Amino acid sequence: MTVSRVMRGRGTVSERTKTHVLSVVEDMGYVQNRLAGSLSESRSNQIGVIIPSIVNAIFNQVMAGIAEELEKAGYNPVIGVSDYDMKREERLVESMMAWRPAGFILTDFVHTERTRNIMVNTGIPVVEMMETGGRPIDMCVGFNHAASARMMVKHLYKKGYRRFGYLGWYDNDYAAATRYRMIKDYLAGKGVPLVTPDVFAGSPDIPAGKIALAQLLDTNPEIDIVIFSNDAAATGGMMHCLEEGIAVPKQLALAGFSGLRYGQALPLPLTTISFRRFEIGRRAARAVLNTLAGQDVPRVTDLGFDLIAGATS
Amino acid sequence: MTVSRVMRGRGTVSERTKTHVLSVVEDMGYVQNRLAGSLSESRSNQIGVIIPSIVNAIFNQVMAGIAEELEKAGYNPVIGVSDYDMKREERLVESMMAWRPAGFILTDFVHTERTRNIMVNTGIPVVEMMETGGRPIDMCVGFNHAASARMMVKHLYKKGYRRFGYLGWYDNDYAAATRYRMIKDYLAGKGVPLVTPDVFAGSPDIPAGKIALAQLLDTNPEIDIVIFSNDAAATGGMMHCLEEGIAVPKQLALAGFSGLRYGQALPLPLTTISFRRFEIGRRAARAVLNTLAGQDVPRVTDLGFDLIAGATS
DNA sequence: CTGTTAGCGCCTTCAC
DNA sequence: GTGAAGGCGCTAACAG
Repeated sequence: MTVSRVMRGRGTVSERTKTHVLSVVEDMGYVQNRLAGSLSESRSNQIGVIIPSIVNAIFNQVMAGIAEELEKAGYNPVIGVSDYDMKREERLVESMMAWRPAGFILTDFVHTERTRNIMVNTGIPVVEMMETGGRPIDMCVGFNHAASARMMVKHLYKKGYRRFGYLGWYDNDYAAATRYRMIKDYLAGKGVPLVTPDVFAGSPDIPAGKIALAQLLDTNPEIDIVIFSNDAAATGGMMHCLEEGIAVPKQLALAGFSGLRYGQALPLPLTTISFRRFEIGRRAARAVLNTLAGQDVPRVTDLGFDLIAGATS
Repeated sequence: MTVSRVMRGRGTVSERTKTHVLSVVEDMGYVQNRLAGSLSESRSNQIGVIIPSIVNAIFNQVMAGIAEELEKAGYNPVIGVSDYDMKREERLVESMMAWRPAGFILTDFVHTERTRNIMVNTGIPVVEMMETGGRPIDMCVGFNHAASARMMVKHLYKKGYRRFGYLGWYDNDYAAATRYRMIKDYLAGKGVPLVTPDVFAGSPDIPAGKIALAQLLDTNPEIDIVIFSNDAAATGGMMHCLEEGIAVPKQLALAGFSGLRYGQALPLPLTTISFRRFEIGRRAARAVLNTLAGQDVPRVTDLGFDLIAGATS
């Protein structure tokens, strides 16, 4: 019991015993057993975090924000990767729940019924991050994807583009699907056609974008602007143009989404939507922590986005 | 006890009680408490994994390999990010140890004395991944960095390049530092100069590579080949050349390291060293799992590397 | 096939 | 300022 008090810096222990305890601890390489501690206190310092992809630069940066903020408060993230699969997410949530995390951070609003039930029943703080255009289980932090897509397509329409192509990877990426729908509807309202190949599987990375653009132009040479569902794919598109000598934006304009740094390091800075990836992570973490600390946290935290006009359109 | 048996599928329970238990479990949304389980069994199904960076694409892919393999065996990775800081790694190791993981996966061979002690004393399986050119605490999986750097510089030297530049980010990245040293020594042996600015801080990403190359050429216009410490930075270098109209490889040749897919999607495929990132993760995980299963695992697993000749040199 | 006992290592509570 | 008792939820081992 005295050791426990020393290790946690709680309660009163004489200076003499304290130093003695610490020296013995050092000598024998004793490390507290948090399994027993958490079991006894019936609470842990772990926060479950579920992201859809680990290879995606966006979620890396969001994760970095989460990790930083949790660490400051003495909490640890336990990370699960759902691969954009609701069923997989459910399994992850279940297995994480067995470790009695103090809170949860999920991505987007789309979950299985069971996942939702678990979250509601356990009553621990839950943040759904990235999207704000929906009803959160508990809290959400992010920005409005539909509004961002609308701003982009409106911007491009006003610049005079009328032959749109869209290259999207949003098989189970609901936020991306939302953005696509917004763009499609906006253009439909203007009577402007939008050429979209079937949704792509796999990761929307640079090589994928390069190949996809080549194929799209092969069958639809009339297109004068292509919107990609993210910056990585758009960068791949740019590579295709550089390789084939296609003049950007004169002959073909390009637009991405997410505002990654490397999109701005292209020979022409990419037209894109930028949002506060790192800050979303930090705020999501803080929302959980503040709730645990008994503070009132707003259900919705909208961090907004910016249109980067770029030079590729 | 009967419930425990049903939940774990161990021991013998009648079909009748089994279905009954399961239905009640479903009804009340019961989730096992692994804290208590692991405490009781005094072993857990968690494997501590420490990587130096989460934003780096290489470690993403290594992590993906680890996660895949662990999951198949019913184990979970608990991830810590050291930021290339030994002291931070030590703190992560300590706090992870408190959760009594069944095994550990670290990166590279450079750790604090205390980290090493903890690993040795607890006696759980430990894999150091990425590098094989050294003495592992327990086991290691990866490839020989020095040999890979030697192959690259030899290849470039034989192609006739004689005015070398090197742009490296290896502040605390010991594997990268090893590669740099190899290159420097090789060229020194040939009496060929190597221009290297001070080591850069920050991430070796695409924008960083672009800026660094611009600066290097500014002060050293005579250089005809630049080796970057990774593909991301080399890609940034390529961006600079595209933007400035520098003819690659005629006027300036470029080489990277790691063999990322997007380096091969550039207008000219990048000259680089490729290694089995995903496989390193899988094998590291399997080394831990096999050791836990009581099998004999070789101390060193060398997965090799390949020189990709590319078109940028 | 099912139940009982004891204990994993810690922390809360209460004595001293 | 320190220690003893009891319990967190589970499982190994044994009893029936």
